Amino acid sequence: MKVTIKDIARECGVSISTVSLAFSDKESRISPKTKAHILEVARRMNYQPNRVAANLASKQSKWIGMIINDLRNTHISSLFMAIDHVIQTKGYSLICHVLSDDFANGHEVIRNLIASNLAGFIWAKPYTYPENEDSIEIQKIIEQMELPVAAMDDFGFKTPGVNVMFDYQKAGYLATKHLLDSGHTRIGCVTGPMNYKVTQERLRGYQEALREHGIEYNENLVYTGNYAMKSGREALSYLLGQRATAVFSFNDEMAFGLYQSARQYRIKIPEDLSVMGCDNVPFSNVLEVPLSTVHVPIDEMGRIIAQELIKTIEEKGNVKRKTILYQPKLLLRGSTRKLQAEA
Amino acid sequence: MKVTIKDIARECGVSISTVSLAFSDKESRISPKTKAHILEVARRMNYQPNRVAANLASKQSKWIGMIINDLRNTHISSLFMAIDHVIQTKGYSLICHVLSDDFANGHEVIRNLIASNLAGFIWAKPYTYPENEDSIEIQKIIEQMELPVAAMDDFGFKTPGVNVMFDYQKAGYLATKHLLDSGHTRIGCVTGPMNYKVTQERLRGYQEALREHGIEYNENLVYTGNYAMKSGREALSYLLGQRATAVFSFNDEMAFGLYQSARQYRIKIPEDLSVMGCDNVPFSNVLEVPLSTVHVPIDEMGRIIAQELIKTIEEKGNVKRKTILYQPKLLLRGSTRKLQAEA
DNA sequence: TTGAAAGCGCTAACAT
DNA sequence: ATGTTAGCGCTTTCAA
Repeated sequence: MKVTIKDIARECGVSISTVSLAFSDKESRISPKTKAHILEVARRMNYQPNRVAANLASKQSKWIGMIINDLRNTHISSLFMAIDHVIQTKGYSLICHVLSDDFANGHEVIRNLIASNLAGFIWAKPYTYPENEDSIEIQKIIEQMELPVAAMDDFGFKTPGVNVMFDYQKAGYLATKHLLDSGHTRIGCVTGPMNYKVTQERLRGYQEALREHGIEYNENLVYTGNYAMKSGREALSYLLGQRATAVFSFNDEMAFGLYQSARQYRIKIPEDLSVMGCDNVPFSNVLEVPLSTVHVPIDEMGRIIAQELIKTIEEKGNVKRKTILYQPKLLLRGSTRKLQAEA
Repeated sequence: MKVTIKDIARECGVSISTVSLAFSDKESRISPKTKAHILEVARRMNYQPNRVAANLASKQSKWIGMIINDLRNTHISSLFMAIDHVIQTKGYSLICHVLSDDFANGHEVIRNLIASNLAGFIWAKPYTYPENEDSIEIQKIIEQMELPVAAMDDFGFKTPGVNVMFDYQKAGYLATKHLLDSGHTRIGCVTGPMNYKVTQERLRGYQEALREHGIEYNENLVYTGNYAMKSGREALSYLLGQRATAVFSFNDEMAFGLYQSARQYRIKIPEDLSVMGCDNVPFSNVLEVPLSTVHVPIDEMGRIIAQELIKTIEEKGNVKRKTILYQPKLLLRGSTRKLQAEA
């Protein structure tokens, strides 16, 4: 049978509250001698404190719930690992599920999560339109529980916590501007799904840069992808058909797809086609022609989202919700070139 | 304030056990009318059942603990997702942490996990030598708790559960044999860390095939890698220096590194060098020269490990521990070629 | 410095 | 078909 606090108490000839106190880190009213003895007996009996009971009694838990999307992308798995690392270091545990874009099961899964008396919640799935009804209801429930929430993007949560944001519009702007400044005028782009907020933001940045350079936005140069490599492969021949001389890929992974397809068609990067990515996953820098891209500090963002959440949880006073905005940084490597004026 | 079962009971004018029963799926003694009313009121009041309390009272939980290693590798993140998918579908939750190879924090992290009254545990970290003392102690504790454990490999657990294994030795044997049968005699290999059991198994398979073909094992043809792409890049020039005409990479990721390096040195695959991988990650099949590899059914393995664990949890009777062994399948694509007899 | 006792929100006999 | 009651293992006043 499992050994409980009661067994320790009996064995030590003290009360259970004494044992409980001995384990808590609060300034000890327990005499050092008693405490040492209790700890020793507990070790000998292989006592495992029961977090569930502690949680129920104290109404405080060390569980942090999280939802995230498909991990088969270094960008996302890096985020997961950065978050997890902070959380486990601080003595919390991550209760985590991967939710697909269509939010299938989502309602059910999240309800199960928040039924677990969480200390906080991390919403690491991207914002999509139209807002899923399930997800709206869930957000309302979380709100009502006054659960601290850390979110990647602004989902409208009002409870204490943090929104960690990245300026994707500026990322799109900078990437496109660089290509424009290099003399390109027919700049294609490979987007993510259009119902992602982060996709629309990048697209707005792209349009903004074009406008600024007096170039009309041309829908034919926009290939709708899905952030997976395959999209990039498919996009290449299409965009070449549209006589693009440069392409802004909304993430690095699709840029790799462009590379692959390019090799197959004997299209040289950057001689025949300039390519810009976005994310800066580690792989980008090891290609034969290193990818120029926009750096997204995903590890840093993961660390901060976890740290801020834990800070919110542990600060007793009611803190106001925070927003932290990260700025893009252009990383120019070998995959783009200046276009010669065709005089 | 949070609404509890008591509030619902008061509101409905029934006892709390009636409410509890109304929520449980057991054949209902509760009249349909009462039940409907309770459910309706609960919905209206936005009642969230408290899993923690339920767990404490029933001594049954829906939490499954898991430890796994670095997710920034499609092979591992696929495993995670396959497991998670089954678990969330069956109404369980995954409490998961990534543990580094050196097991730093491991002891602490796992103790926190098992203090959470788990229904079961998934040990998805690879077996390493020498067995870490922490990890041995932890295994003893888990054993003593009679917690069902599903493990990737045989860690010596005796509690009900399952060991999901893959015959890596045969994988190494088949891959090497294929290269030998193609006329190669100087076959290099890029291994993983030598303290991984799965590394040693592949190496034994490699040696076995050589022996069978009467070729002496040559340590100089063995490059010790770490399963990351970079190892593959570094291995290429070394193995070429050893006049290898073929290389067996212990995983696909390092084979990609070989590809990269080869491109840089203008080494053609398979004309100048035959390459075999292991794992069959999705990426393998989209390279310009598709990678010949050994298929490891990681999704299937993930699904089965989760399903078997849940089966063990839900089967009341004491079931014996099971072992499921998956067999390798050679996937011959374009990256290997027959060596002409140099007559 | 320690012990007694109430109670966290729920389940599960056992009564009715 | 429904209610009563005694816990689950722990925390936390309050009293000694």
